[in-house]
Amino acid sequence: MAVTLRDVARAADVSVATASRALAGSSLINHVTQRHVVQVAAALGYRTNTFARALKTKSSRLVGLTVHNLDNASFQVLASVVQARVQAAGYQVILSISGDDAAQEKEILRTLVDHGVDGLIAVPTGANGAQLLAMEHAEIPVICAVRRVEGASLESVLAGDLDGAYNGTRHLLGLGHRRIGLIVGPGETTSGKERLAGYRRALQEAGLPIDPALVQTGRYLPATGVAAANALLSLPEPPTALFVANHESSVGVLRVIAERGISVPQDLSLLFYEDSPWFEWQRPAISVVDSGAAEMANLAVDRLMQRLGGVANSGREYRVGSRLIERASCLNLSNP
Amino acid sequence: MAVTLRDVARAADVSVATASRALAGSSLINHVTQRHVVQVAAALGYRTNTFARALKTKSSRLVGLTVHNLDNASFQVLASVVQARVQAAGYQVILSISGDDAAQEKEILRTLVDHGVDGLIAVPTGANGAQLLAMEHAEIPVICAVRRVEGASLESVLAGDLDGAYNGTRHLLGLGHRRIGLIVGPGETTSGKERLAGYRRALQEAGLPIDPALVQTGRYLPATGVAAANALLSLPEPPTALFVANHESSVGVLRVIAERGISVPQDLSLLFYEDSPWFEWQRPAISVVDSGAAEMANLAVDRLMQRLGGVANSGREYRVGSRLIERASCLNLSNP
DNA sequence: CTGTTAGCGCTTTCAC
DNA sequence: GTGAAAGCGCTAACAG
Repeated sequence: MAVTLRDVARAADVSVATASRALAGSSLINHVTQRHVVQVAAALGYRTNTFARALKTKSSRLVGLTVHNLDNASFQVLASVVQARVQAAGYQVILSISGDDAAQEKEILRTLVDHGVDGLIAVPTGANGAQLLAMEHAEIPVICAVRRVEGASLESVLAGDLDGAYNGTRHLLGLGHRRIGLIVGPGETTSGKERLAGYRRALQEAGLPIDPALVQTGRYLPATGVAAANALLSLPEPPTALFVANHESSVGVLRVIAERGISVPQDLSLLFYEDSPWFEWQRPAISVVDSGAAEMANLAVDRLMQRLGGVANSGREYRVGSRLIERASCLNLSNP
Repeated sequence: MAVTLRDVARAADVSVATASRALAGSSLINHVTQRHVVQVAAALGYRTNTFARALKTKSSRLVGLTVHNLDNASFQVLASVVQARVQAAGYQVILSISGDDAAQEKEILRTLVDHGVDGLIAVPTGANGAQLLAMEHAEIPVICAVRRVEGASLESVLAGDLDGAYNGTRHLLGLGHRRIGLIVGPGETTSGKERLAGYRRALQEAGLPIDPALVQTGRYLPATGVAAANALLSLPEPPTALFVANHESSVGVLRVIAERGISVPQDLSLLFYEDSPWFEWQRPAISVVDSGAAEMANLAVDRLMQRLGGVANSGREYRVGSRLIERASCLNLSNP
């Protein structure tokens, strides 16, 4: 059997309570006693029993993290960053993958609560707002990341998608492009909606008409990129630039371009969304609107730690600004 | 406060002990009572308190998972598969990222034990064998995945790297290639060592000399691919095929090829190692030796579940055979 | 500042 | 079959 607090107390010749206080770093304790107990505990190799503590305090030092998958670069970054930061703060993360499925998410949340997570960082499906709110009610802070839950007053850390798409489009516009193809996610998703809106706004501000044929909407899949790029490039008057604001479809777009023997940026300019190591290493290196996954992750952890420290739910939405990273895939039409 | 076993017992008009037995599905209990209790519990929305249970039983229904990072495709797959399977079996996974750092791993293992994980699937750094063995001693089954710990009798699920590299090289040989460049990981790593051995064996069996200039060793990084590919392609008599058995360096190789304007497979054949969605979508689609990350993950979970079910440590090493996936990046020199 | 004490909610002997 | 009761190891009043 492992060494318990009792053993430490006995060895240090104090009561269990004192030992507990010493180890917890309570303020009401003699410094000398404290040092002594800590020393004895270390010598004995004492490790506090997390179950007993949790049973008493209702705090597990566990933090839940749910993401849709680990294929998406942003979610990978989110998982890595959250794991590292949370661990550094003395917590552990329970990772769950929802598959963007509401039913699975429901079950996951339930289990996470069973395991007494102290807090949760979630990329929500959007369908389980009530349950998430119930967690908040049960004093378990919830921070939404990347996606938000409509109508629930949960703290959310989101990307600046509207501005990102707006700035990306303006970049292309500034380079002299007038026909800009957009490949974007479904209109039901926040990011799909916002990125489309950003694109439109930039075009409208430039006094350009919005040609519906230039906008391709589709699921977050490589195949979407294939279909969309083919459709766009087969247009009677094809675009001079493609703004691929649907990250998962990027790889499909790349394939179509290779298959058609199109050279970038001479024949076609390319601007992607959400950076990935692959984009930088591609030749030509691909310019992107970086949505700041690492920054979102960090901010989400910051918020969670605040909340864990007793700060009340602000119900507020935080936005991490996107950033344009110019590489070599966009041609300047103005001064060739 | 949540509803406890006591509440259920009271509502069902039985003792706490009976309620516990009913919910645990104990054999010595009246079927009728059992059904009744289960019903009442469900009606009350009872959820068993995992801390109290764990305090009593020493079992947390938590499984630890440590990987080096989440950038590597194999580790992503490992994490996804383990998470899904373990969850389906009624456990949760605590994810930890070691950064392939021995000190960090040490701390992680300690914390995982503190949290009372029932088992562990680890991609070990190789340096903490004693600690891992201590976990086994403490009845916590440990399954090593992808990497092994030298000299520790831990169950390990590994890739068939020697055979994989051997078969990959033979494939190229069969296509008529005689000068095959190899880009591989450091000789200190098991996979680096084994893949090199497989390459050599295939060459030797074919009665071909091993030209040291054709073998490029380096760390698992994109930059390795850049340096190695440049070195190989600048040779007076450059190779006709590149076998990139250092996954992380693949992207660097791709870049060099694009920069040099080399066309694949006409000018150069390409064979990569460890599949990634990117390889399939690349044009030409890249042939790979797939090391079977998903299969390793599944096997590791299978083994862990067995062990959790009481099966003793076999101390055995399991190998998942690699598989050659032919796509379009290797030219047949024999009948052009 | 320190010790005594009462549980947290559950499982599990041990009687009946 | 079922119930009573004894803790698992810890924290947090409450006294002193």
